[in-house]
Amino acid sequence: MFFTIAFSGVTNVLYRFKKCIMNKNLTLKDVAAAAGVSEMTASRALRNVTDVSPLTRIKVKAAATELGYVPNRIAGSLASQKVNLVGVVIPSVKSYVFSEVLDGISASLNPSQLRPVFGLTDYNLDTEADVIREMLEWRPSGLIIAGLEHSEAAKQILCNTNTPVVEIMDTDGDAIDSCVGISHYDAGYDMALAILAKGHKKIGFLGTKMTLDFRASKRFNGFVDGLNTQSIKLIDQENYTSGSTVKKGRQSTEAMLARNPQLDCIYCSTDVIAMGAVMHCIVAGISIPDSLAIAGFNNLSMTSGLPIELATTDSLRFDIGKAAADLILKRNRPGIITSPEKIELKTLLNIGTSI
Amino acid sequence: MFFTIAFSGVTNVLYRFKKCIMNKNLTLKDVAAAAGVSEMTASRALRNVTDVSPLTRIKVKAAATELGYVPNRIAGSLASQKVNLVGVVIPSVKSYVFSEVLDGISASLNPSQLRPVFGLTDYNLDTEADVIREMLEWRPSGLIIAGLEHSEAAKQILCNTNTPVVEIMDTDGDAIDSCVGISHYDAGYDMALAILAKGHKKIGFLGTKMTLDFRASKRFNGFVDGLNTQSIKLIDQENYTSGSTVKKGRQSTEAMLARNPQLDCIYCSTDVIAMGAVMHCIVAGISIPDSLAIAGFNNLSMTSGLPIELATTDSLRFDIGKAAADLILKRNRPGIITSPEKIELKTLLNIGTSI
DNA sequence: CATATTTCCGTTAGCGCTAACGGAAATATC
DNA sequence: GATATTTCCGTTAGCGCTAACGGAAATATG
Repeated sequence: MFFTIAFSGVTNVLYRFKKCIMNKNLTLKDVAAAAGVSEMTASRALRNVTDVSPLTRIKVKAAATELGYVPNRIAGSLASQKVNLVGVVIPSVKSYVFSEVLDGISASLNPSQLRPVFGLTDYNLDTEADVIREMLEWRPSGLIIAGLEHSEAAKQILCNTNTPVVEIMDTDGDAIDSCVGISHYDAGYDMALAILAKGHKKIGFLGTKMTLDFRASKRFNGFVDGLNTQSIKLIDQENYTSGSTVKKGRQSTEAMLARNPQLDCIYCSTDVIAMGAVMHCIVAGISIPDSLAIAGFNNLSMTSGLPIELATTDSLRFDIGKAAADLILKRNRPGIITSPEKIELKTLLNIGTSI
Repeated sequence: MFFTIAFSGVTNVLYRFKKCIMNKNLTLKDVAAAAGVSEMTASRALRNVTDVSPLTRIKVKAAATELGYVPNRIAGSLASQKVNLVGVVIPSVKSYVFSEVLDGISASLNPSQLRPVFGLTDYNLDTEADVIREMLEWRPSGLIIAGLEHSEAAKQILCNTNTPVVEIMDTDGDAIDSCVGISHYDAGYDMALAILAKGHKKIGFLGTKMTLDFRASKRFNGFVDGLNTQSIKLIDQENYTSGSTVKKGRQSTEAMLARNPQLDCIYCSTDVIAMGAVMHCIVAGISIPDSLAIAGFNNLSMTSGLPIELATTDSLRFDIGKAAADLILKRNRPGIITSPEKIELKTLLNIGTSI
């Protein structure tokens, strides 16, 4: 610990040197001793809590910085029975979908004391249950979980916990506690109507294996029902098992057109796939939307820049993240008890120039 | 707690009901009492630790599941002085770059007890210092941080901690502790040579504001030095302050070509921008690589599917994440003391069909 | 000047769990 | 059958911090 003081504020080389010295683990007791006060006073001073004179507070803080004291939140949280973490459980960070959700959550939580902690489920309900269980072991101030579908084990844990739970993305179903999202069924339905309004009739669908992605499945159902209002049936449908990539979209589009040359529109379960469809059209010299109309979902930023403006539904990911985190914050206001809320945001359909 | 038992295993509606009942917070004491053993025996049984008879273990586990007991890791970690978390500090999840790093980290940590926890810095060194500080307050088993450049405050904290630190992505510079990455300077240099080998001479550069992205800056320096081996100078250079998007790449390419119609090659600091450049060429009817060569960096999956195969450098993100996590695991093997390591992975340059 | 109030700080007692030790009972060893 | 060994479990004593209370000193109030 004395080494720490002696070496502070020097060059990289010496910094690195310090790693070799086994530092004594500094505790509040050390800071209190250095400042000549009790542990409790030191604790209050560092947490900016009341009942400390300005002078003592300065002395304690000076001692803490000089020693290089880093408070131990494990101990602090156990003593105060408060954990400033919010667990966020999402399927993946690769789908380009959840980054904006995380942004929204961060935007809401940043000004507060609460901090998000992410867990990935890889679209696997058993993994999800494990992640949820592990997160609850840390007794977080809240839990935000993507989707309404969970394993029985996960549901049981979630229902037994006192931690506020907010399920996000989707409102088509029953929530355990609170819920913020959009209706994916409606999104599919509305897109079907928009496509029909443009006069397309020979329509195909391209998406992931439905069992893996419940929300894509709901969009599909809405889409089919939408087409049905004018007695239009899907001509073709492909559900790939792999992840959604641009390449997959391009290949699948080519294959589908080979099977059904008469197709005049393809609805893709996500913009990433739609992007691949656009790529195929560029390569094959197919004009969009005259020869083939293409529609996607999510309104991903990466599609902005394409030769055409993609028809898509904005899934309001930032707003959903923000609203979910706001609910957690509301629940954590001391003394105030709030009841579960279900917030359904209204999606925006952007016709673009591709249908 | 009795309610919990009575209600377990029923429908959603009743599940939701339970949220309204204020559960007593279950502790190990409750489980021990229910199983008729001491707290210590219950603890051992649940942790699958030795010194428990098979029968007692079953009894304790049964009691725990029946009660719906969720262990309190805060208390457990404090008592055992072990925290099974690894902090991962990255700039952003929006850049499409770090998701594979996270995958690599997960792949390495998943079989172990350790779990990754992510923190975002938004390419801001002050934010980074805050995130690092907050993470260390949880006394994690390791810290993985993107980049070698940090604020003085951050460096000091990192040097004073006993937590193993692995800096990733970049090896061009001094590491605080261990380090896994690639040489971005070399990546830029090698791409310059590859471009020159293809006979391009009128070359432009397109990238983010360098002060925000140190690694892009190193690639740039390497690229300039590489061109210099044949006394070629950059014709044009644009450093935008906004984030890297496809749209930005398309707009900037158009602007750069308007300024310098004689350009025959553009090197982009990331594939996202290169993708925008490709889009502009498609729209403007510019043939790649005959009229304009385009090169990027990272080897992002989203470029696979473009009409041309983009020249790019694979930044080996998965491998970096995996190797970094492996180092943390190695450090955490009890009794074994390892010294800092610097692992420089060799990048793979993919010429593609775009230069 | 006596009393009420405020300011500031320390003491006590945990938070829920586990490391370390010790000891009784069951089993093995000769 | 006496001793050594193993198996299994409980007791004790914290981990590092903070809530809650109490009390002395400083200040305000009549």
